Amino acid sequence: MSDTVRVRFAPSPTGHLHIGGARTALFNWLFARHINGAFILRIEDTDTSRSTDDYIEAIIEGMKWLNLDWNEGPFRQTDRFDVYRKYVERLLAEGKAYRCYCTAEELEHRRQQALADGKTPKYDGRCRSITEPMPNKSFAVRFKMPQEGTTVLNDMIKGAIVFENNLLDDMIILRSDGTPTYNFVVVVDDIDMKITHIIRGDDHVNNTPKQIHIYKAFGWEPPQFGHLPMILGSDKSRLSKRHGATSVMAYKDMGYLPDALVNYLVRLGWSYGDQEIFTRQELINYFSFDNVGSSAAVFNPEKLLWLNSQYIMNTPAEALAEMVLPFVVKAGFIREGQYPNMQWLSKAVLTLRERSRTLVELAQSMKYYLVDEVEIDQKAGDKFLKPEGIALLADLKDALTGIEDFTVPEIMPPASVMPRCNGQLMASANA
RNA sequence: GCCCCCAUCGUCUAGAGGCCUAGGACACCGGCUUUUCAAGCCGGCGACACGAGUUCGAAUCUCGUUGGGGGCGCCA
Repeated sequence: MSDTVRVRFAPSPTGHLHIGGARTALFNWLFARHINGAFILRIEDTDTSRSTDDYIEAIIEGMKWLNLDWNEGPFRQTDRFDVYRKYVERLLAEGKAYRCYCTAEELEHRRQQALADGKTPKYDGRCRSITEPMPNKSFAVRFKMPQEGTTVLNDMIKGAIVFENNLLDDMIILRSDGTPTYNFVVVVDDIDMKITHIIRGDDHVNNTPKQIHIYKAFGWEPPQFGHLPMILGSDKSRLSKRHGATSVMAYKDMGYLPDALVNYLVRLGWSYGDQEIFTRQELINYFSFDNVGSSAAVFNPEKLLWLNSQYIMNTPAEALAEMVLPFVVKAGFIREGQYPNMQWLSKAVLTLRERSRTLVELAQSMKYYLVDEVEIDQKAGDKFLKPEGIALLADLKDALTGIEDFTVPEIMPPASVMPRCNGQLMASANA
């Protein structure tokens, strides 16, 4: 393993693993696997009021389903509060941070006021001048941001981005309840875990200069940054439930294969010439940030559906039979525990696989193999179930009764002696 | 309001100054094949946001405009 490259995926457990997060995780994972580095999973749960253990489980479940394995972790930031506190103390002692006695209400009021006045909301630094701790008063700790000069972010994807330091806020690094905030812990952890490349969403670009100053305050060398463009909904607004399912596991339930989702996601922002379908190994071999674009992408469920159908068609029937089984059970066509012979099921799958775009569709189409009563498609029935067609079917039934090994070679002889057109017969049989 | 980012078919994208009368994929529309449905094959529709530069030459470089996105929390 390379001892140089270490990347991480750091979701906050305030929701399920969603499409955007999954793509961020995927790019980190691909980069690590490509270069033989380490991929670390870290749970950013410093917002104790919104984080839940259930969501941590859900995120891990999503990662596992997508087959994105990690080398270290999952680490939880709530396990590391004492570490962060030490670093806060250090900044306080060195005069690089200060206690702020403004209340959350005051701050919120000022912020709204500034927004209403059309001004940039920014902390005015009024507590900077308080040098002696005020006893019996609760406080938050703020970081003293430099107010002059510029900060340059050399982004792996976006190139050089320059920020004016006087626009940077003295951000809170420790809340009045004693818990640290994101922009602070992310830096401490990334240093602590020796992260070399931070690959994350575009929405973090504006946080980066602030974080760079924290690195500098501690005398640490900032890692490389790469900011991935966002994934948008069909109306080009931020992807949300309005645009359909956003949770990764919802796609599992809808009968998508994890490899198909991965393949779809990777092509949102990354490309390799004209190639559309990749094996995992190809993805790992080919992946590079040189081929990552910098503009946002619209999530297109139709293309994902097409990719899924391609994956289903190319999955061996035996494997597909295993995959579809839970969906068949869920549809109620077979009972749990009363599983059919898997070899037989594979044969059934083989006949249906190329007309199914999802496992749900596949399971649905297997109904007539598994359930006694038969529903006839209206259109096909009208077309073929005419008296002569029915007569043919009756003949066929007689011919077929008694055949034990129901395979193509066994069926064809009796079927082909049927007078007139075979095609109509087959069509009738299908209907 | 301020800051940052982005800009090729409806969508995902190829394109690193001449290989571009702009290529591929999804979707859509035709045809072939299959007497169903699919799959497959062939074809069609369809884009360099706009305006100035730089250059012999620009989708590609620069600036501006417009449009879109993101950020401005004791959220992450």
